[in-house]
Amino acid sequence: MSDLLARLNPPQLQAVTLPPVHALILAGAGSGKTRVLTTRIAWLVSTGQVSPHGLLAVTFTNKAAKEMTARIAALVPINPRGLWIGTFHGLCNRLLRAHHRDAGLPQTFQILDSADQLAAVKRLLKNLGVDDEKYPPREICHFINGHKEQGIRAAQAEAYDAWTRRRVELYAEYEAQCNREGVVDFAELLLRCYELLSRNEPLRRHYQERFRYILVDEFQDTNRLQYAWLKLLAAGGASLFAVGDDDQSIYAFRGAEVGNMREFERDYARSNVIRLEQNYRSHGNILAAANAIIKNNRERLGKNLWTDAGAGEPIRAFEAWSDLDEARFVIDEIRELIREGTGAGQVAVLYRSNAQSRVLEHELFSRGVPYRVYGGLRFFERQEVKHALAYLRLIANPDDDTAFLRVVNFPTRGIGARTLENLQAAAHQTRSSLYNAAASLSGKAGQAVGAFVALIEILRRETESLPLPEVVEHVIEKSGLAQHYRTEKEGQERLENLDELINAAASFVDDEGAVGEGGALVSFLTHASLEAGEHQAGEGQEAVQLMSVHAAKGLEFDVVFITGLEQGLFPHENAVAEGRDGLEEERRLMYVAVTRARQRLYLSCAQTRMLHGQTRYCVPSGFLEEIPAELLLKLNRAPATAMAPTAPAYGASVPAIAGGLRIGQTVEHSKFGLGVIVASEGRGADARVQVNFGGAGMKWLALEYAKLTAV
DNA sequence: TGGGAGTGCTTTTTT
DNA sequence: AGCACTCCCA
Repeated sequence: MSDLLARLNPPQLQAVTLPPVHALILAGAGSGKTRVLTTRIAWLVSTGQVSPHGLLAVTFTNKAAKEMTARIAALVPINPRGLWIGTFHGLCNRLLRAHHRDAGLPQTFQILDSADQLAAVKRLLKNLGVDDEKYPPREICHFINGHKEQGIRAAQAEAYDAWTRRRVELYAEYEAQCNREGVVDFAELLLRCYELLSRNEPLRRHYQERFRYILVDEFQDTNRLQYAWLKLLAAGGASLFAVGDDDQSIYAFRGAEVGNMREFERDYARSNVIRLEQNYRSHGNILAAANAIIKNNRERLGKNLWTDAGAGEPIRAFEAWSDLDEARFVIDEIRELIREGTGAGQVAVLYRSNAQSRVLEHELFSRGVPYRVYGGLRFFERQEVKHALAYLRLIANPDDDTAFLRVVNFPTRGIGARTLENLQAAAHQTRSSLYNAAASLSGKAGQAVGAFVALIEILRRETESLPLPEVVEHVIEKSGLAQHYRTEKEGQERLENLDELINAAASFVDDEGAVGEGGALVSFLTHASLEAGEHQAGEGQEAVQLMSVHAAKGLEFDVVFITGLEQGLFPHENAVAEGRDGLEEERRLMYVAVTRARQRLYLSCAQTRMLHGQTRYCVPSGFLEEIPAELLLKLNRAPATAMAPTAPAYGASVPAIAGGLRIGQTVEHSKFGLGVIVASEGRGADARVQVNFGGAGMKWLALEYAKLTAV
């Protein structure tokens, strides 16, 4: 036990050994956040203050949940299976499966991922004959999810204009459709679980009394509903222990509310706020740069990282002529580093947007440096995998219309759009699922659909008593999917992925062992929806790691390159156009990027860059100027100095348009608000500029008439 | 039914 | 530029 606490610093020790109170742990980057969480759990259990049964630990990603479980298991001899450690969605799913009747759900309810949800909304709009120009499916999804995340049902949604009234109606129709089909989207998992607990007093009391200690990781990423869910569970006197870093809040765009931290501090943890400010990751110069950047943000709880590791190397800054030149520089440096003995896996190249990876990949590939890119399509999102899962979903729940439509004619069975329209009309009339309505269809088309339904029935019967991996294999084969891909010329890789799906089922059975409510198949389908596959980088891969800054959160590398540090790109122009909050989120993103580096940090920008098929002239990011010059080592290559002997200031080569404006400049317009100049044509009085106003869109404006003020 | 041409969009992303 | 999506024709 003393071992457990031996290597903690004073604030860490204080946090770990807090009595059962509410507490907010402000954990800076690299300050041992996970360590504090896991050690606290281990300490609580090993000192007998709580049984593992009485703990609830919540994370955002499956990876974090797994890591936490593994680390706790290494600290105390308990069976990690008995611990309630998981993601918000995973835990809500668990509660809803256990109490599906009280929650008004079929035991085998299926989970829609974002793509499934979009498909479901598209289908709904089509069935209702809604104009999808005026009501774009994506926007409707966003509207629905936004309301659910605020805890608002269609019946309570406010609407002050016709457009929104219609959207609320569509939200209500969507709710009805999901209920009819027995499916639940991601936001619904949380909202349904919240409602279950708040309406069902005995159940709520049961869980409130059971969970004495509730611990939350990455608290800055919680949305309103998640926070409400936590408060509800903790309302019976449990201790709520929230760990987070407001400076690393980079997910406001998808509903995270940093304000939850301030609110939590005010309402719960006023006297128990602990700051973890000692950083064990980065050298001093890197931290100094990070601190200098983040201190420009106004909305902060306040925190200053320090280290006793020494200043380390200066931060290397490079201004390239073009994106290609930048890529060459990065790869030259990487080759040199590898030659000197740095492992390729210890080098990360970060960028603001995934499109930037292309040039870098090309250069890495042509110079034979091993690399791995994160951020592509994930395993369970591949079309062939989704098709196979759709067959499995129909076996588990025939009312799942999304799954039905996905594979009713794949592989092709001569069931055309016309037939499906008739089928949907029939289903709509009888308010039943497509599967049930299939019997009512007559004629040749009816036969084809009938054959499909018969196929599903046969598959269900044949797989009834098979172990899960064999179920998957059988379905892939007998559905015709395997045959279809065998004849397709690009099908080899898809076949391999289908084999991989069988393997995934096998290892799922091995890992999970215990079969949840509703049987192995339902558990596996849930797993597939909730855990779309490896997206974040793993340890120990001997390849240079390429990823967006967002994807790098939580990771660390010896050497980090932050590329594309240009106005309009990083900070991104859309964010800048949103105003101060947008810019502050970009700055937090920059802070996250910088704090990924242990020993060496490179910052680079390019003067020209291909973007959307056009060459753009770029101004270096304002974030570069926020770093004290004495921390920087400017690496300009020979041609640069030769052509500009007086050491050019950043951005000197970007042509000025007129009136001190240049591309990348943030401007304000009386009607459109804030925007960023992205292109120009003409000179002097004739000059026109293209400005991205974010929400107000992209506009061409004549400088002579438009009143633009440089900001 | 499937492919080819035309159109429009394009930040970040977990569950 | 590159990709996803739609539409139309053979």
